[in-house]
Amino acid sequence: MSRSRQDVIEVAGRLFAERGYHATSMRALGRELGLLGSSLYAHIQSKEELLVAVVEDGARFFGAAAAAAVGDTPEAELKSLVAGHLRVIAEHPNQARTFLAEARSLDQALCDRIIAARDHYEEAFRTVLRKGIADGSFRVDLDPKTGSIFILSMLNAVERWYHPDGPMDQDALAATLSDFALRAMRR
Amino acid sequence: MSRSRQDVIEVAGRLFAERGYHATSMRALGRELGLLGSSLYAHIQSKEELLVAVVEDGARFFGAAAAAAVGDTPEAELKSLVAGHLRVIAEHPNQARTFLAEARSLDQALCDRIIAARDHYEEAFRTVLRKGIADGSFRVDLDPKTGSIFILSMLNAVERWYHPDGPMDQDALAATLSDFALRAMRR
DNA sequence: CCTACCGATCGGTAGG
DNA sequence: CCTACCGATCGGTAGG
Repeated sequence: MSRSRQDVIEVAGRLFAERGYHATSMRALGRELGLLGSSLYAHIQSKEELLVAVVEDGARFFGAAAAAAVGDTPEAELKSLVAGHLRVIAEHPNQARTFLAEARSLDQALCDRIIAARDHYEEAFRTVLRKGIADGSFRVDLDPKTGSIFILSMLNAVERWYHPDGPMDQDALAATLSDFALRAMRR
Repeated sequence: MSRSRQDVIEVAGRLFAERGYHATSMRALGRELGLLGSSLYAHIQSKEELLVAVVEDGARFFGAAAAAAVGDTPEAELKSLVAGHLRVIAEHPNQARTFLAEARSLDQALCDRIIAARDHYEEAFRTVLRKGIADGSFRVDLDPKTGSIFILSMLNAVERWYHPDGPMDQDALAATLSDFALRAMRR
């Protein structure tokens, strides 16, 4: 049963998300794929390369979600951003979680790039808050930077408590969270 | 320069918070204290015992903060809970961060106890939200469980972005965050 | 992708 | 608290 590089990255993402990067050994990763730890090096050059691949997948998914967000009004656009974020978490939980939690396990230069990617993503939220302040729909006395951090804090925590098979489906969560944020932002 | 058990736990908390439990070796911890890794075992029995001690400190600090929160109204009590949480983060950042982030590095039984402690803390937030719903100050259409998760998500993320020497001091952050939460909760 | 390793490092111990 | 270790495991390599 031959494995592709993509298979390796996929399973690595799952283990990094479940146990963390440092707690995942190459032998454990190999076992999960039905091969030896040393055999993984036919597909990759180093363990860190795996983390980079998973984290960059996460960065791409969030980046694409931000770029795809649309709305006629700042309120609608913020709702779209929130829904997009939750979709990434639902569809790519391992990459999302690793992107959000394991950057510090990368060396300085790579870690900086991830932080830059997260900042770029956060900028989409800041921008929509700024638009809402400018057009009078959002209040003036909360700066967009702080507001976007609050909203992203709630979004980023979702993967730690939310179970899609619970009482709230994904759309209901998106609506509840957007509503919470919008009530706090409206003037 | 002799070191006490408390010194060891203190510095371990700092390294666990900075690098994570698995990324902290006993030799690195010893170096930080001016001794060899093996010498640490004069003060402790195992590495995991250190994590338990740090995490339990965190649990105690948050538990005490919840117990100390007071307020004439649900609004005031929620503000007090928020301020207390931020005080714990400010005064005991390493224990707070390790308590919030490194529970999964503990074995099952200990991890369960930490999750129970976190749930007990969260219960203080659920209770005040329930009181506010009961007395008509908070809205009925957001259940206390979800509301408390949203508020705690914002609080728990604080240590990842907030710098007390920045433009917002601790009281300003408490006021801003409480205000955000209360606007979202009021009916 | 396996066999057979490598040096480094891990948490931890015995004895002083 | 150090010296001198232990077995286990780590990420990784050479050669097939």
